[in-house]
Amino acid sequence: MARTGRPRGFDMDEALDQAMHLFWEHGYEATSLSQLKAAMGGISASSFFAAFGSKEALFRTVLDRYAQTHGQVVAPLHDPALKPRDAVEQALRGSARMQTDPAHPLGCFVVLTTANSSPENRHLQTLLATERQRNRDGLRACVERAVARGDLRADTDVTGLATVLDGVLVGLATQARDGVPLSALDAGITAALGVWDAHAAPAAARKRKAA
Amino acid sequence: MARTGRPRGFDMDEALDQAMHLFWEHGYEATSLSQLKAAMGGISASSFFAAFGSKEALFRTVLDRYAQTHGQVVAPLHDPALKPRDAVEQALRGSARMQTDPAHPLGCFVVLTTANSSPENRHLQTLLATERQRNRDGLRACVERAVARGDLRADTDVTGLATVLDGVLVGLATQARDGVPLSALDAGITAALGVWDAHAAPAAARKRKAA
DNA sequence: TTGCTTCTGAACCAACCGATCCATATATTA
DNA sequence: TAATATATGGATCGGTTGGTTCAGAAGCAA
Repeated sequence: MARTGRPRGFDMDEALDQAMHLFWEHGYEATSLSQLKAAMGGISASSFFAAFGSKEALFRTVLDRYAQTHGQVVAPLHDPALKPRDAVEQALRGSARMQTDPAHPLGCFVVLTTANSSPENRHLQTLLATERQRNRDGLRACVERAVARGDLRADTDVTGLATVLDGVLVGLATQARDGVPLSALDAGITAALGVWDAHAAPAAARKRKAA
Repeated sequence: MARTGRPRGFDMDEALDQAMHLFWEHGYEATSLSQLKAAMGGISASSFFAAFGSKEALFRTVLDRYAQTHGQVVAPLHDPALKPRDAVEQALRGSARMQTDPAHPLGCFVVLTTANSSPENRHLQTLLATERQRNRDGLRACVERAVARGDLRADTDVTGLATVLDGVLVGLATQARDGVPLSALDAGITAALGVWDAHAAPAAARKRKAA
């Protein structure tokens, strides 16, 4: 079922990637239509409008794309098949590696693109805030699951542990953007996981729970 | 020596506070001159430029003001008279309390106001990045000093510990803005300080060092 | 070739951006 | 009162913003 009509004059995938990079680096509002058009193969305004609907619609498309690709680094948080500590470590290390990858702008799209915006774009701000809340909930769920499994002691401060891990996770965005090298971020993550291990239940308790 | 000439028709202090709140909440670029003028007592454009020089000059003035007031919460990091761990704890808890204070916008001015901006304002971005680096250096200095004093074990991973504390510190900005309550942030800080304590040297070693 | 679809370039819109100029108003100092 | 110094209101600058419309060219299937 080949599509009829004149084929698109630009590469859609590449255009979306370029748009993503612009939003990623400069944020939603600071990225102008002309920048987007220029970066997307120099397409015209009408092509832009026909293909994407509006600047905001493009942003939502790009956000989806990000979530399906780079954003997958936090997917382990929502995978109940993983051991909680492994899920957390994978999410943190994966985020650090992704956010310092020179192949694209530094830091995290979800944290940075609407960090500041005008009141008329509050709905976009809350859209990304919701996304961050998902990670926060995922981290907390991991900690709770670890306590339930007996991996962590029953008296573990769930809120405290989940909040540190979330702080480190969202902190990565600013640190990466500021040029903190991946090696330092990894060392920080190792230190943060030390908090987890400090609350680890003795093997005996874990066995007891498993039985 | 009273100043000659027609007196200002608006309260300078209050105007600067209002401008700070606008920048704080919406960021540098997303805050327009008309918003600023309206918030600063409905002053005219000429009054604005006569009093502050330009939007950017106003921003720098406001940034100084912030550093001298709210920003003082991180001053302990640079106070060698404090015990390193106390300095870190005071800075973290003070930041959390300040950033969740409903008397002004949530989060941290230094982290949020230029989180995203156009290329032509890169110098402002780097200005704030320098400020963040100061905190990063301060945290590292605290950790190094603690090792030198014998408070922390000699084999402590200085980079890892400093990075995790910095991550928590800059992470506060996003967490506070997302509405994470102060109680949770405080619990997170307690947990983060657990990393420090896990590297604490036994009292015997500390005494040996002091002798 | 005939339809049909989609893309393209150019022109256009009202609104807003930060910034500047000038004439006027209001205060202190001599 | 005269001289001086500063602040004010209002008009206005050129440029850019995001968003839209339209006539026509370009490609594909039948």
